[in-house]
Amino acid sequence: MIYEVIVDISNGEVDRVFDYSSDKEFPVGCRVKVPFGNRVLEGFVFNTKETSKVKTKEIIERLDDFVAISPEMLSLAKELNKNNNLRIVDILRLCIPSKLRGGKVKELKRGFITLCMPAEEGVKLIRKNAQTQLELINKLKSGGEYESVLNSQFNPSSVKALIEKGIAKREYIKIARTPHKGMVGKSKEITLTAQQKNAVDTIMNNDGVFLLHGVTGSGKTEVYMAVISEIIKQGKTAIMLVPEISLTPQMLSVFRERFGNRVGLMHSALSDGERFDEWLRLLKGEAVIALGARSAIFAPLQNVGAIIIDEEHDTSYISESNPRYFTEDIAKYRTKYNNCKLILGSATPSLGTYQKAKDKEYTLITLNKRVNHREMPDMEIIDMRQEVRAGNNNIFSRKLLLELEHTIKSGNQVMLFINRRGFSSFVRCRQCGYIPVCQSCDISLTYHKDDNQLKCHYCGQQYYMLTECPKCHSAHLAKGRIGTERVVEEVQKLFPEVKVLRMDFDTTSSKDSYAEILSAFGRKEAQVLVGTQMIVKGHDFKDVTLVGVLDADLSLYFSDFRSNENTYQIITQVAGRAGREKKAGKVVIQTYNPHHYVFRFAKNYDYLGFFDKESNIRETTKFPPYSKIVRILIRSKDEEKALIAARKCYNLMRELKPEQKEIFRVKAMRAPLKKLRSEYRFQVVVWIEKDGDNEALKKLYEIAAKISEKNVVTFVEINPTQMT
DNA sequence: AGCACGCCGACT
DNA sequence: GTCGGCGTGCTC
Repeated sequence: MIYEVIVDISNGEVDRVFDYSSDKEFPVGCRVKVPFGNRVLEGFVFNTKETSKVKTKEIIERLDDFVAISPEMLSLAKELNKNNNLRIVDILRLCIPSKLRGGKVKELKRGFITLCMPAEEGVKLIRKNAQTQLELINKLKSGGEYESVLNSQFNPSSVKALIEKGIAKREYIKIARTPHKGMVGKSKEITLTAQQKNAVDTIMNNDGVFLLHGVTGSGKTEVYMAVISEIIKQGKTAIMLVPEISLTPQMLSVFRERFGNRVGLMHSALSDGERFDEWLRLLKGEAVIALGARSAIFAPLQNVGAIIIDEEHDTSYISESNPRYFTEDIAKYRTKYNNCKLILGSATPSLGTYQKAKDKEYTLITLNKRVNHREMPDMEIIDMRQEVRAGNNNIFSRKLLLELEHTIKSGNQVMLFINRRGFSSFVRCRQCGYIPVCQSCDISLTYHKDDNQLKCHYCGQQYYMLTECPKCHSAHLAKGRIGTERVVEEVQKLFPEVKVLRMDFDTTSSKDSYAEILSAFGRKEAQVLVGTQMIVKGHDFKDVTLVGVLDADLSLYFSDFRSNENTYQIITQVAGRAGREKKAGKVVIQTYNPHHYVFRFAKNYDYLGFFDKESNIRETTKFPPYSKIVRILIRSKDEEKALIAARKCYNLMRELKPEQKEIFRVKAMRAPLKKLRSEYRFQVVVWIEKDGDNEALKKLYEIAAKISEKNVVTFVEINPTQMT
């Protein structure tokens, strides 16, 4: 028998099947060891056939006693390779835990390390400066520990050193660990509200894609769990996706309490060993619910009955690094393959999703009542231009200051949110709030310091830097932004006795410090939490009664066609942090642009109003979802080469235009970051009609591949989020 | 991705 | 004379 094998090397040149022979039987999808050139590699059996046109080598051996990749995921890999230009092997790698690769795990056995002599004896045998080994011995004094745990807490080489010196020994124990197993409890059935029950019925009695549009606090999670409950009663499985940041211990415990060990966790915070165990439980059907972030869409489940994507609009569902995929696309593929249900849930759905619901492509289910009957917190929009005019140059408006004082005195907690993201800077008139935008795209212009110009990142149009505001003729043009440190300082100055916590990318370099800061705030160790984007999601603090957004309009000015949409989502989400349980909340939004429709609709929690307005604008300006924007990035250390390639690419795209009618606009320019890591960068941006099939896109990939040559790299991106 | 083959500069 | 630089070409 001839086996077509994908070798485990991520390189475009070898991302295809290689023929191997064997007289043994290997199931399609299993992992094998094969000779390749003069080395031995791991690979995936992709297909079988009778004969081969080339001379073949023999498969050495089979690697696991299970089949790692299901036929479903094999065909998904094929599909993504064909349509999205992704490498087959990159997709297959996403389907298995990393621990499996490199022959690290061959059996379901865990190495268990124990000391084989008294600790004092052992200490004598190690070098004096071997600090890690000393700590290891001390740790092991109180009993053995799994090798994987020790490896992650200390380091693998120190563990190995102890074994080699004969101080400790390794035994293999056959056991699968369940993370958070303490949380397994009795399944509490909660009585659903009429709206929730109706939502569950609609989902269970229909097929296809559902949009569950539910306001914050409307109990979407209960609906998800009720649906999953029904699905597993039918003997099927379910995939539950949440944004990376919402996968908190609270979230896990809710699912564990309800479904016990039928939940398999797929989460980046798990150790490699834990991840492998959970994966295997899902593969073997011991766990039937995969709960996790983005990558859990690749869960090794069969007979999937429902896929749920919570907070559907969240950007963490779009992968930013190498295999760049859209989780929703993969969810749709699996939904179709399994003929099951796909539920998209959000309080602020993305425009494209809501449009599809309006067009009856998705079934729309609305939850507009909050479970606790509490009103959404009162939101107040503060005009910061008025503050400037009134002589208040403080970062806090007079109103926010008043509310701060009031809240701090009452002993409740405050969250101050700085709406900062990315590095691009824009220009704003301090007097009237005017922001320069591109004449043809209506996107905020980005200020480029090096040539003192304003540029549009979508069409490349350049403008002279303004010397005065064209509206009010003030020369008060600001390019600056405020940072978290400034805010903390300011609060400290005003309320010296109050404890303040700060959370941003600087303070949360490690994964743990993020959770640490939040839990400290939860324990009320500080009364004020100042932070960026990351304080917005998921966490409920029952004593937070005031939320202040300091620079609400900032996110409006990112050079991104989604900036209005993102701002609406952020405002709505931040507002949801105030007054969660018994206490009423207050939200103060500070902006230089108080009459912008985003704030008008957000203030009234009027998603539909916002949707109509925003989608109208997208339609007239032809931005997604009313088109598809494809960006081809061309980079090279040789500026001349990059420029020539970019020109060639541009010309080929222009030539393609008459033949591919769905292409309606082609632009070429330097990339916003024109030089990065000593490479010169150019980009060609192509607009494609939204109804266009994949034909044009395929042609673009072909051209991009053709352009790339020695020392010139091309990279294609669809609807890029932040262009750099 | 690796690793071998292959053609030009400074060394025991 | 050779050891070794890393350019390019192949892997069933």
